[in-house]
Amino acid sequence: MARTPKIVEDRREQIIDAAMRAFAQKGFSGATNKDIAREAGITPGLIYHYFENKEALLNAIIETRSPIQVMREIPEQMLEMPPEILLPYLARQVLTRVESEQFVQLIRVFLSEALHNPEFRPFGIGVLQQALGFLGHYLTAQIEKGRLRQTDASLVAQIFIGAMIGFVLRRQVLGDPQALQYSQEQIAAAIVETTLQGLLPR
Amino acid sequence: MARTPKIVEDRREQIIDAAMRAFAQKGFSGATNKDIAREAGITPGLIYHYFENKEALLNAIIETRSPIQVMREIPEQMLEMPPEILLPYLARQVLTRVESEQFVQLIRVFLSEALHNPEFRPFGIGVLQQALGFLGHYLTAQIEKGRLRQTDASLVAQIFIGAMIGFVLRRQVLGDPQALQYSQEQIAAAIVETTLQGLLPR
Amino acid sequence: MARTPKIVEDRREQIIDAAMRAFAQKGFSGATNKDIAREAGITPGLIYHYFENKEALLNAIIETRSPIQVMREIPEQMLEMPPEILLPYLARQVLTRVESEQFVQLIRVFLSEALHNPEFRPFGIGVLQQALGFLGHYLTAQIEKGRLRQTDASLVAQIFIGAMIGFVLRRQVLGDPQALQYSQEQIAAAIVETTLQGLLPR
Amino acid sequence: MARTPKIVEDRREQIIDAAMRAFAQKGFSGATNKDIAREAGITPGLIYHYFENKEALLNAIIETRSPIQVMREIPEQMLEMPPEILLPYLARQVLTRVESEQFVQLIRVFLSEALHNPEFRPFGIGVLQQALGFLGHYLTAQIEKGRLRQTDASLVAQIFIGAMIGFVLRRQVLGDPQALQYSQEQIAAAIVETTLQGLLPR
DNA sequence: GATGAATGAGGGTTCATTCAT
DNA sequence: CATGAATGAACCCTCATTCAT
Repeated sequence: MARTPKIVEDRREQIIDAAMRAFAQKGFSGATNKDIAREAGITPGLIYHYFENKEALLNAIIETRSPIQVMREIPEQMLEMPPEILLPYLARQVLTRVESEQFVQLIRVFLSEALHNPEFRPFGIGVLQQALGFLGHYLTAQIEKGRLRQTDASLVAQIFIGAMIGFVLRRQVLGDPQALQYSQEQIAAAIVETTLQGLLPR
Repeated sequence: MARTPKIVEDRREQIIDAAMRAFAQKGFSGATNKDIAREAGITPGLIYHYFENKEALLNAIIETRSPIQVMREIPEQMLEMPPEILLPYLARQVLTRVESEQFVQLIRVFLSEALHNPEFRPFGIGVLQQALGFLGHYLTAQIEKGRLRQTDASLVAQIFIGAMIGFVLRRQVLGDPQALQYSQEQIAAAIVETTLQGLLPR
Repeated sequence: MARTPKIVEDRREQIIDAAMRAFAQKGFSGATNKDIAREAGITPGLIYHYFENKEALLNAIIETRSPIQVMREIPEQMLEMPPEILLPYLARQVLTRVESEQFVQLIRVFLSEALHNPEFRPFGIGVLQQALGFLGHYLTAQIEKGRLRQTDASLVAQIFIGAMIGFVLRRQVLGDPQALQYSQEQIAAAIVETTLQGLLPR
Repeated sequence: MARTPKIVEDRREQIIDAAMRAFAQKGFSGATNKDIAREAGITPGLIYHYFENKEALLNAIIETRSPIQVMREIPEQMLEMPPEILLPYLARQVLTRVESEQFVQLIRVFLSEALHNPEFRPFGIGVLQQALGFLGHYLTAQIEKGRLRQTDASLVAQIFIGAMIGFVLRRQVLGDPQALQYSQEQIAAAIVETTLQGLLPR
């Protein structure tokens, strides 16, 4: 009746978004086509006009909604900036991006599937690899510049990103209040400070 | 017919274990009662003699298989030990425990459900809280002793545990080769060193 | 867009032909409107401009493609010809006609439907009746002329046509290699010879 | 409520029979699982306890209901009997068998499927081959004995069986009144007489 | 005329759950 | 206790049909 809520620019995108919401909420097998259709404001049959089946819809989500660049828009010259400046900035950037509604939905959908279907894992690995690669590269450069101690840059990058994963997981998946009490800035700052300064007194 | 079930001491436990394996592999909705029964070496109907329904079985897993103590068997006097000694030991202990087959199965089952059902989240939060509480307590004591810098012990504990979460997730859920290339010892050592020494040159 | 359909003289006919091909191949319920549309080089919606529904399309096939005359173009004077001459000629004529691609398609569509829907049967009965009537008429005349034994002309006609049905069914429906090894001429000749001479030695 | 109409000796057989009736009446794709279940007095879900899917049910029909021997129970010594005696007997035997309710159902199911699915055709070809082989064998023997003219025994067998196919098809599939007016004895007698004596006057 | 997006009814199939044995 | 046949609700998917463009 009260149809056409917003000009149907692209049904396909609309269905993908609806499916992402439905899958994020109930999981792939938990969400029914009716759920998706309701979410998209269409009838279930129409889904099959645009997608071969439910699984194709899941693939479409992973393929079209996965971030091509987790750490994009980072100007070249930033690589020259000292870690005390760049790392907090990066951490905040990434946290903001990763904790956006879209990304969190994607995490839920992805994680849920990756847990039981190895086929999807490469996507997650790839996204992490990108971030790790960039950070490792930067850290290596800074170590060479003498601005950082001689350490295994790759391992440090993994610890840095790992700490963020821990927070995001606890905040966005578990809803852990202890993790939610901090702002993204506080978390970014704490991670940077801890990894930069270390815990031992100087 | 004349089977000789390995001393059916407790059918209930046997079913729970079977369900944990099945859920870990296929997810709660993906695993059928037939799967569980096959895994347990019984017939589907029998499940309902011990559990009201499939969901009760899931609850039983979470409730009976969740670790009461993540960091148990740690003698009181350890709190006195310096972080350079205790932290690596703790990290290794936890990693070994968490990456055991049983625990990984539990993680998969729990994570999969927690993603879509807030009801389960407290269990995960609780387990983490325990670890975080213990570590925070220790760090606070060490800070007071002057063995560690003045920092927010709780935040540091979250970063420390978070880094471990990152590794475990990437290793046991994503199967990320970059994370799998290290031994538990290496990971524990790297996390401890990074957080203790910091990255900045002294 | 700028297609040049081979002079769409009659879309209706074009669709009927397409439907006949589709039904012959997949059966009435097996063939979808999309199949038919593809076969006709149009879109499914257009079918409904020419036919009320799928069933009407089936009826149109049976009604417009059924042969009005199975044994047409047979000059009156042929009735005077002796059976040794006329019967082989007739048999060849009918076989050629019946085993044409169009007719075989029609057989498949018709048979498939007649099996489950008595409504269609009269068409098949009618076509057979025509052939049987003509043949019986001829045989009766020849019997009266003393060129054939005194027998039940109608029954003999049924046996004669029946033998042909047997071959056509085995060749065109079953694809029986044993039946396919013969040429139409051989089959016609064999049927005529057997029915004319009989098997008993003279 | 008023269940257990007749002791469920073998559910599987019962379902196959129900499916055969349903498929014979409405065709494989035309008959729904509900139809089959109703016919069998069970619920649709139970079908899948005994058969993997609808197609497996169809295969089961063809495989378990196909006649192993169309012309069985024919004593060896019969091969010695003269054609005037044996052929009418055989023809009646076969007609009786083939026009039994069960066999007619099988024909309908088989024909309907064989029309659109080459996979099934070997079954029909095989059954025919058997009959043709037996008859050809017998005719050859009789020709050698000098009881029959020198002719192609195989072709004659095909004509003989073909004539019967024609009648059965017209009677049991088309319901042609002209074919139904005869008794099986009359048909058998007519076919035998025509093929034995021939039409030409002696 | 022609398109193809959209609907909705229904079909095949799965599976948690029940229960007679 | 234990089995597994049986049920029924719901799910994914297909497709004839409609209709705005």
